[in-house]
Amino acid sequence: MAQLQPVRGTHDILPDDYARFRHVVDVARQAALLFGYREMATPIFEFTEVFARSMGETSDVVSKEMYSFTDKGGEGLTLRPEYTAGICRAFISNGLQQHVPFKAFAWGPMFRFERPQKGRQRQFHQIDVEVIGAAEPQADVEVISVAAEILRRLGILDKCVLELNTLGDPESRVGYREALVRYFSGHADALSEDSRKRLEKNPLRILDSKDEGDRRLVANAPLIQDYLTPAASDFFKALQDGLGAAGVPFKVSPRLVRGLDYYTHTAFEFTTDMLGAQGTVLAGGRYDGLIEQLGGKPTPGIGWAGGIERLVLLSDPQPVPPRSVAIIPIGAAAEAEAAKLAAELRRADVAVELAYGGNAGKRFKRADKLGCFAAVVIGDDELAGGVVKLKNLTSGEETTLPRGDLLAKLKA
RNA sequence: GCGGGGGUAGCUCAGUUGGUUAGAGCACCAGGUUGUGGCCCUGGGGGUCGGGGGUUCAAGUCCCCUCUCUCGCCCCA
Repeated sequence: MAQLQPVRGTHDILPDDYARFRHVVDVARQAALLFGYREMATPIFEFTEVFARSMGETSDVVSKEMYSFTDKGGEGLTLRPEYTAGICRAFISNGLQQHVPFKAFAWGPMFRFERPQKGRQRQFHQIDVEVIGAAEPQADVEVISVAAEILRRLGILDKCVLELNTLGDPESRVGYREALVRYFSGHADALSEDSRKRLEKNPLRILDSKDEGDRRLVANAPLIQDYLTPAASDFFKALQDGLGAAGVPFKVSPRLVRGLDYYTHTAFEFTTDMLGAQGTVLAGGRYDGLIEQLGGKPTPGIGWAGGIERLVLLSDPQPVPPRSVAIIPIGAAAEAEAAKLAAELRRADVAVELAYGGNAGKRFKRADKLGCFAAVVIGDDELAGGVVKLKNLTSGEETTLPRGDLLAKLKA
């Protein structure tokens, strides 16, 4: 630590930025509430197995990106790299199977040891929506609709494209995986080095490789659609019909895959071309096997997470200056009266700026800088007359009115 | 983890082939105005030139290491 800096990949969120951050969370919460989702939170750290067992030991996140440590009691713990695993754990821990479908909205910090870039930090924040205990494609439609509504309210839906795919049920996936391995093995010498590794670990990932050579091979690779069981195929059809009915535009992307092991059936991503390599703004899918993997009874689930920092980068800055009124006392006697008046106004929900000191000139300057819409001046003359002077800081117009009329005037 | 490009005041930046006390604009503070803001004028405070080491009579400037931001890969929200 050469200087007093935040840890690499972490950032302070100062008031101006926090207002935008907060706006994203508020809009998301409000929209989720409209669909019947209820806000909750889980701990920021969990036993390491919660993530290892759900996301897959071989996934990149688990194998090399987690902030894991042993606590003083000898427990192996991990700072959460995502929200889904923790919410599923909470579902099991609290016996929530009697409340299905369980619909949750959550947000908070996540931690991943990655190389930082714009829109990618080691501590980052996500909004998250989950439905646990619903096997119907209507749940998928709803969950995606919530996401679209949030993006619409943030004014960034038209900057994004919804890409949709199905990974099929486990039965479909086994057959498809075999077909892919067979196909790519036949062209192994033409594959990139990265993709040769993926062939063993996660052949599906080859499908979204950015390597030119890989892409040429992928173009002729088998499609998941041809390996879907009738049930999986019907499910995907129902999802698309449902989205159409809900008025959510989408694009089927046969090469869209997921990096985490727990996904089945639906996979989707809202992506943008405005954030460079960090084009995924909000993504998720169905995870019917996850609860069981964590030790619960077989329970289907679906959900998504959205990166708050990325959403903030896409949304237009909209400074919402607090419209407050400045009280400006002149003279010692007025100080006490100003404090009293400030308390009264604040109790009545009027935002008040009361400087700690300085003469009238200083205080007016400060009121102006803070964007106050009006100033209330109290001096010896006003005290004697039981009045206050109200100055409109936009027009400069001044009026004198009885102290008792001030609240009503300000509220008008 | 791999490859490329940057770090000079709170912010945006200038700084010549190495050369003496490192500058500007904005912001901040003070005064002009101890009962009136915005505009203007005058003055002021602020810099380990990201950090460390090296070359040199002399380093913001050249070399090495390191930290960090950034673009791409990987991965993902």
